[in-house]
Amino acid sequence: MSKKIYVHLADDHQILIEGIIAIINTDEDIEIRGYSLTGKEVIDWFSKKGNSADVLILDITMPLLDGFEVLKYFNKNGIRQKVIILSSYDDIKIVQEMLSLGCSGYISKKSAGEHILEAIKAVAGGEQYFSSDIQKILLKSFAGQQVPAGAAPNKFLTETLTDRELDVLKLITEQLSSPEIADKLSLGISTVETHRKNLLRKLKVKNSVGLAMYAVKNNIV
Amino acid sequence: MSKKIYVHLADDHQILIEGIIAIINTDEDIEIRGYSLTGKEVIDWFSKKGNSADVLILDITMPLLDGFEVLKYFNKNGIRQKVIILSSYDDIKIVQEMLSLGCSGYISKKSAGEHILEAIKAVAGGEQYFSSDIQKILLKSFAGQQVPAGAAPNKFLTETLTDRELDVLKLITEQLSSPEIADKLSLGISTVETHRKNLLRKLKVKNSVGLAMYAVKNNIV
DNA sequence: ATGTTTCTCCCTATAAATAGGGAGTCGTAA
DNA sequence: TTACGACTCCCTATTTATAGGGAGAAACAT
Repeated sequence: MSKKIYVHLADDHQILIEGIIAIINTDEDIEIRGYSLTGKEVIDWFSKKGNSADVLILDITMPLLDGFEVLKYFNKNGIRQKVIILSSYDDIKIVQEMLSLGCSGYISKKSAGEHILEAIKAVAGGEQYFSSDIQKILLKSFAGQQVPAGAAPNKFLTETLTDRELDVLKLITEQLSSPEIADKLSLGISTVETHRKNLLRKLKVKNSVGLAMYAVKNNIV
Repeated sequence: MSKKIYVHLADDHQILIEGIIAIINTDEDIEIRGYSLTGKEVIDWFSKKGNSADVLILDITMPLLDGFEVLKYFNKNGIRQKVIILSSYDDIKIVQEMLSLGCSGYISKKSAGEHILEAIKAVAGGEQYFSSDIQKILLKSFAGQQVPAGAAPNKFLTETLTDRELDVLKLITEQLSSPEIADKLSLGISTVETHRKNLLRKLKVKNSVGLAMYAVKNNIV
């Protein structure tokens, strides 16, 4: 009856891939069109002529390139791909960042399998889909944003990190000191310390340990 | 032909559970006997009269009680349950800790689904099973342990942390400084710094960030 | 063209962390 | 009883990190 929906899967856990394939195969309207185990594979697959999918189901944690980078790549290259994030992270910052990068859905790995099918159909039909736990988080974040009347907060995200800040943050998690980071990135020590200060402020943490914890929780490392 | 192997699954990601069920259902020799979404459910299930399984497939990251705690509970109560750890962690310290807690197998979520079936059969037959990437890690750790002839290293784990050191480590991950930790634990600052020094030495990390990363990876926080 | 962000670097100062060392108490296990 | 580990605290010294501030150059968008 309805046209088939083509799906591409991306997750570094092959067991999960196989499981989702098994779940999707129970639905006649949806068909798998390949899968990828790393972010780089995703980009390679979509770059190859003839390869396409109505919906990409994308994990965040992946080697080589993570989910963030994949979406950034799509945006940078003008690729309008419908993407559902499938993640175990329910951090509001991550969900918001993914939304700002243009994903059409976000479902938690805690969800039941049928929700994947629902999500695929909704997103393929041009709607958005969020699993119930993600919906709660989003609602809570909106509720918490009780802005004083008159203010005009037009940014959806909390402050985003710049590329350079991410470079520094990654090296911090590798236990490098500021002088060492400066050396590695060929920067002045002052510059690295400036990035550190901005990271502390943006992420609202107290010290380098807080930065590391943030990086781990948000899978930047 | 052969007797059926009964399996219980434990993972907080329902999608993964459903996927593994689908994979296992392709094998006639293996049958699922229930699943759990938290560590507490696992313990409750095995405590209930009549419930048993030849093999428990156990995730590490779970709410309420994690995989470590489940194994500790089994050991404390004299329950000899064959357990296969199914985890996305490939940290040698975690693998070793799980082994020391008596698990019979350890497979990475990166593995292919057929390896789960192999693992279940091997472990049910009294053998051990490790997926190839875990095998590599174990071999490397053994190779690194080139102990001078004559030495008698009878501990399997790397140096263990004392209670006090764990107290300090936890507070470090909460972004407290040494003076703040000293205040919270009613200790002298010197004492806290001594614990810090010993932590850095024992865990072979460079700085507080390394301590935090260790704590996260090993589920201390 | 003008504003905004990013990236770069500098200054001053204080607080904290790291790196060595030593040393005393207390309990427990050999 | 003695030895060992855990826990406590102190000393000296150097290196990093944190906390303010400012400021110029380049890229980008409105």
